[in-house]
Amino acid sequence: MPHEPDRHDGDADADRGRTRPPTIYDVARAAGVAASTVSRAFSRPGRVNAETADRIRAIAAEMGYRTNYLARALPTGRTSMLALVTSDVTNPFHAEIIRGAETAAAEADYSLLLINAQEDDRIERRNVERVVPSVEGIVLASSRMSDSAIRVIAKQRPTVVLNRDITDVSSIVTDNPHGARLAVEHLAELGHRTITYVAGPESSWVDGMRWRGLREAAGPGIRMHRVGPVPPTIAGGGTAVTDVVRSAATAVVAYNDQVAIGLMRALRASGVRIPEALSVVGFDDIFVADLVQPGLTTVAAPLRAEGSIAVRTILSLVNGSPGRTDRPRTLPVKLVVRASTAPCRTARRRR
Amino acid sequence: MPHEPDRHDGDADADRGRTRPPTIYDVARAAGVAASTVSRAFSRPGRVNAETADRIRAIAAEMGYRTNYLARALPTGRTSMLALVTSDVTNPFHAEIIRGAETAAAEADYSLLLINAQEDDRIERRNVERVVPSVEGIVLASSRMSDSAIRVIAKQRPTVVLNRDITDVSSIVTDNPHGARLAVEHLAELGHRTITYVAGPESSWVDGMRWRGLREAAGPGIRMHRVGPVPPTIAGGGTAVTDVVRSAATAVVAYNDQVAIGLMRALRASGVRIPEALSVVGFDDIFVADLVQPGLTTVAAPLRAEGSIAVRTILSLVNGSPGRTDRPRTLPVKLVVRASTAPCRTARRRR
DNA sequence: GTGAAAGCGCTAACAG
DNA sequence: CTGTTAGCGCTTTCAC
Repeated sequence: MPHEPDRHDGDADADRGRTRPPTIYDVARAAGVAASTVSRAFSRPGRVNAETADRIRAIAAEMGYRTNYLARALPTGRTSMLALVTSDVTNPFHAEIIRGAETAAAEADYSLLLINAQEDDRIERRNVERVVPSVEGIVLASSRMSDSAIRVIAKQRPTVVLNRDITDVSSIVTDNPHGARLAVEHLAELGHRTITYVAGPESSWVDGMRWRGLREAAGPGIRMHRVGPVPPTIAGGGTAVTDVVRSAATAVVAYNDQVAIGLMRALRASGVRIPEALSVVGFDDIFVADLVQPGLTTVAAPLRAEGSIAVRTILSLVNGSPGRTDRPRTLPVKLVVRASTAPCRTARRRR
Repeated sequence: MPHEPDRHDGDADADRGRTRPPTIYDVARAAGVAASTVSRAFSRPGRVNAETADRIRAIAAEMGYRTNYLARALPTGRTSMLALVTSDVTNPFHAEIIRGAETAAAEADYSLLLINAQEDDRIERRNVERVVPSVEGIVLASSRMSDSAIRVIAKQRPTVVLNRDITDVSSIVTDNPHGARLAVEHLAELGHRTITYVAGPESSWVDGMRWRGLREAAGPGIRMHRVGPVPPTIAGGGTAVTDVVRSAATAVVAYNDQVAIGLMRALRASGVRIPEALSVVGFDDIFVADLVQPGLTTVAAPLRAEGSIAVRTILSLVNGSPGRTDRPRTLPVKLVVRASTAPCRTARRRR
């Protein structure tokens, strides 16, 4: 297929139905100029006579010429593409991150390639390695890869990691300790004194931050339990139901909204009323949190901002900014109170 | 940055912190063989002495050599990458399609690049054009591009279109007419005689199919109304509430699940009880349909299969299969009955 | 079975 | 301002 005999000859154009698009040489010949001039007309307008440039572009347009970004990338490294790698694009948690990243990329006239890791670090690694040469920078959102694997990537291309703290790699996180504090304070105000945390994956950096934050926020008056770990999914939340019931807590904080939602469903199926019998708090504020019945009280992370800041950071790294890797950039969170939390009954009775 | 003075010299390896990965030449020199031999050791094992090949691969691994897929793609066109373009990746409708496609791609050792069109045909086109040279095939899911724009893409790379029928382009659709019939029959059995359809975007091929299917399925005993069009989102569904109430129907079929869910929320907010006062049916069976209260009765499309079949089709096109473009491949649907539909009250009273 | 050399489409020095 | 030329990293004839 490659190495057609006559290069720059364009006659075998429609050899198999699939069109070989015109190259810069085809345009050059048609316009009677050198290939480099055509190149300049596209990438360095101003470095070429305005009229010639216009003429070239007109001819190119008419021939249906499209610059081959792949070929351009080889000598320059410029691909105008960025990669956003997520453990699972279909996870609603990533929806707003993706939107934010997408918007920021489009503003800078970059295209964002979304790479799915399928929750599998081997697939993730393979996909990332494959795409690395084609992109100018990489955003890793909830990566399953090891710190060292990520550092290898970061050596090849500007890299930003989300919701994780890795030495020598730029990172952006949400303020989990403060979020945990907000959750505990809210529950405490409602009179709850025994709170159970439903833990997410042990390997998760975020899980550690949330659990620690919760414990630190719980003053002497609050008993903090912990059940799990469970998978960070709706199904995972469902599996925690018996442990939660057994924990005899009047309030639950879940690792994230999915777990909270799964738990609420399972609880309702077991006849536990929410929020009357049990208050539930989630983390992240994914869009579904506002859709379920009752609406889920949750610690809202500025997901969209996280996505767009990540891309802007990448872009400034691409443009040679040094970037700081000493400590993660922390984004503020707030508590969104909905209907899944209510005053503690036991507390009321005591009055 | 490009054109470092000494090519194949690898000494300026750590020139700026960002590592330039070893090339095939670096490996060749280290192994004392020609570059072509290294290349063969990777892509044509068997065409090279087994021992030499092993030795080369060992050295390469030790040096941290990774084949540059971008560079390989230039002469060969082989990138081991496919693109899946969606109007909005974060739309839960695409979740299962993406999963299916992802699985099929991984099985064939391909990587899937997810491209977001941000519901904007210009952005879509720009992104697609940019990525076309880097991928071997393209799946277009709910594309916003014009038929002709899509044909242009299809001329450059094997292309499969989902949920749309375009002359000369392979396409895969779900059986909307049959789905519409199932919905109407179900409602008719429950005693409903007046049904309102909440229409999606007028430009949508799928909307046309669903509305037509509904009308054809409604026999003489059923009155079929139509309101909208509304945007195919939860918010869009909410805007239909007054029209729906005014239509005096006892049952509603929505363009898709999002519209149905948005409508149900708005109805509840207006004090209309579901399913007692109004039955609601959606289309697609996205995961949220089972999460809302009441659970949404919906026409389930085999979304996951659609994704994986699309990728397999692309792969066979890539491998030179002719592919059929005369008529779309149609996938079967079924009705999933949940709690949002119930017997018609008016009907009951009549008995 | 292996090496030498040309070229994929584009860009960037370097002359003029 | 424009043409000439070499080369990005890899593959693939074509000889040996």
